[in-house]
Amino acid sequence: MTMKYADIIVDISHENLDRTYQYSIPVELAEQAVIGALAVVPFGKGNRLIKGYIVQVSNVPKWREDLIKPIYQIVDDGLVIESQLIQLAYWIKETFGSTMNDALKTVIPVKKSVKAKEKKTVKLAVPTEKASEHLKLFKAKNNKGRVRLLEELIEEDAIDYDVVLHKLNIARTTIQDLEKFGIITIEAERLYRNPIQKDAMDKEQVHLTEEQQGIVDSIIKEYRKNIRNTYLIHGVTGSGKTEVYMEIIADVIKQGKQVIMLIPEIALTYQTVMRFYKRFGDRISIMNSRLSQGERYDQYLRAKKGDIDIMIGPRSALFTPFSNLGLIIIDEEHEGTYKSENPPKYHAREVAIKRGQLSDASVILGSATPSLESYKNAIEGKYKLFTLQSRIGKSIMPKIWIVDLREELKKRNKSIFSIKLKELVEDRLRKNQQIMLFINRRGYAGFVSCRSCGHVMKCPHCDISLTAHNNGTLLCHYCGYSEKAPVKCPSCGSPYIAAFGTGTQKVEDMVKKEFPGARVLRMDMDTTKNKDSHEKILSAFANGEADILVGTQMIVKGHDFPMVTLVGILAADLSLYAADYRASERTYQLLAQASGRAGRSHLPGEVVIQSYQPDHYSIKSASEDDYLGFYKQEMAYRELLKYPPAAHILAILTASKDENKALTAAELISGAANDWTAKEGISEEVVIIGPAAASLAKANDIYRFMIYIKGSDYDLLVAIKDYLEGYINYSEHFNGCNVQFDFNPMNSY
DNA sequence: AGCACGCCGACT
DNA sequence: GTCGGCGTGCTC
Repeated sequence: MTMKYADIIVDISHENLDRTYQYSIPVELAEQAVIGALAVVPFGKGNRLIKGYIVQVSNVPKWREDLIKPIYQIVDDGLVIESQLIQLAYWIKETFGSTMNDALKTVIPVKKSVKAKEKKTVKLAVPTEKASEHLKLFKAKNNKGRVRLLEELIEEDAIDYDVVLHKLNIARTTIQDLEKFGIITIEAERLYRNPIQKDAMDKEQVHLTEEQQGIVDSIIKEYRKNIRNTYLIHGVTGSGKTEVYMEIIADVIKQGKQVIMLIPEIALTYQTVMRFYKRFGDRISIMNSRLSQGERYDQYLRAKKGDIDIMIGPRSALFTPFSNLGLIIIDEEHEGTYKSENPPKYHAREVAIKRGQLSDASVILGSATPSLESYKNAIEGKYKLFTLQSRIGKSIMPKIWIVDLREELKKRNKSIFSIKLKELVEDRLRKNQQIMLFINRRGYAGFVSCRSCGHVMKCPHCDISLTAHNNGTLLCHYCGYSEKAPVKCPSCGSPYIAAFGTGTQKVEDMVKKEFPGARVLRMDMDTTKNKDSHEKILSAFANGEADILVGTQMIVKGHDFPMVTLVGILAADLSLYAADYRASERTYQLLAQASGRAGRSHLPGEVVIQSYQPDHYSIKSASEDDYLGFYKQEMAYRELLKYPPAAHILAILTASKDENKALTAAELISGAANDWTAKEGISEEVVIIGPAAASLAKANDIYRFMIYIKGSDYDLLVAIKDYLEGYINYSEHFNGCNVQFDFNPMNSY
């Protein structure tokens, strides 16, 4: 048997040591030395024994073999949280195809950032007179370093540790000695910053509806019986999912367990946060992307020490080091932000379920418009499904109008507002009620459509919208198919066929022209660049400082606006033609959410959906609030074309500054994949598509090409990825070319 | 972080 | 000589 080696990350907090060291595994420890295990190893010249975690096992020595020391022993400490997180990292690496390094970095906070933010200061520990005596003594002995430091300290009385080290050029050992003598102290500033101040903690009185209580009861009942499960709560907007979460959370933490709750960043509004604060006080911690590294690390420590019970945050909150985790909640489970965009390209939903298994925790997924993946799992019994049918309180579902824009064109109405919408807007302005106008900007990637009949140019092979290129051709970004841009519509012959897209700015101008008296607010990428502008615009609107709010997808989430009684969706089908197989699903979600904004109080709401394709099933089912109907149609489509969740897709991206390199790399990969599947006799089970230029074919002067591999067996795709990874490492054609793998991608490339 | 090594001026 | 103070470099 060959010798086995373990990569070990040592348990000393210092940036110089923030890497792995390789040790050999003695035969008698072979069984215990697995990834995540806590090992004791001899370290440094004195071979002092220190602890470290095994993060990788291999049989290749990466170092001069005679210099590799053996592991001293393995500590059996299966419950230690680091061990679990490292196992999780390994699973992420295997499942989503990344390096172990990348996986570890996402799971465990970078140690060097800790160092940078841990503000240490050096102070005198004795009165100044006493210090002066010491100073004289050191001067007499000609201890230059000590003299320099003491002189400065008598002047300043507190100096930053880094300044002492680098500006004053004092050796660490000198500082340590003086500390040992008791002349100075080193104070580490470790005050835990709580990102949000707590207000009065009056406990919110909760009244659950029968529906809500039913869900709470059955989940709690199972939990108390020590049954761990994955649940999907399908609840329409306004049905009170948050109350359900809070009740279950309260019960879980009562049992001494901790809870992680994931929220899409955009929904992390002040309103939501305050509700949780009021209920749970400061046993809660909120993570968001605006926190500094220092604040993040504080949270990490607080969680580890057991000072908090609940962590709320975006997908990275999933790795909170709770040692007694009981429950993970993912709110708005269908959101694209749960899929990581850089390696490891993991999906928080899958990782949550895995962490649940490792930590013995249940998982609750919640959404008004569940992802097809989750709903499929729920129908197949892998998740337990609960439904919340009715809105709570006095609000009722809004009345929904669908307007056929082709008819408007026939009526010579070339404005972006249909007659119906104009009528209703004027009505609301008269009544002093508020209006939201929603522009569907997603998928504005230059698809080509006919303004007369709504026909959209699609790829004959992939059924994905073709994208217009400036050289007058249309391109499919899945398979590379291309054709010339048409001058007239192939379906109805109309000359009104062109690339589509309306900006928010343009819409705002038109609104102002059409309704001169109205006060208009705009919210999009441009107006929300500043730190709190997102929140500011929303609260200005909530305070009634404007009549009409114009914006993109970002206006449809989070806030409740009781005075909004009309929602206009200007071009509902824009997102239908994104060059992406998830286009219909996204459209349904956007429409459902947008209509959910109307009539959130006692005032009845109305929604106008303007579309060139009013008969499309995702628009129809959204207007009828018929999720199941949508699901069935969309699932049939995915089955037919073998898109997830009916099958799986492995997307491979090659990127290089050299266009040729990127293309050859893509061709080589596709060739290698073909050869390998043929050799293994599995070529029937997968479809290899491409290479094709990515839809963002050239980003920052880097050329990008895509290959897609479809197959119904996920493990098979992982096997292909493993093979290709080896192939890429082995071949020199991939120097200067970056290759990334993405399983079941959420966004198109 | 912790430890050793090598360099330097000062002192038994 | 050699000892204590100081700076640097390395840890599988």
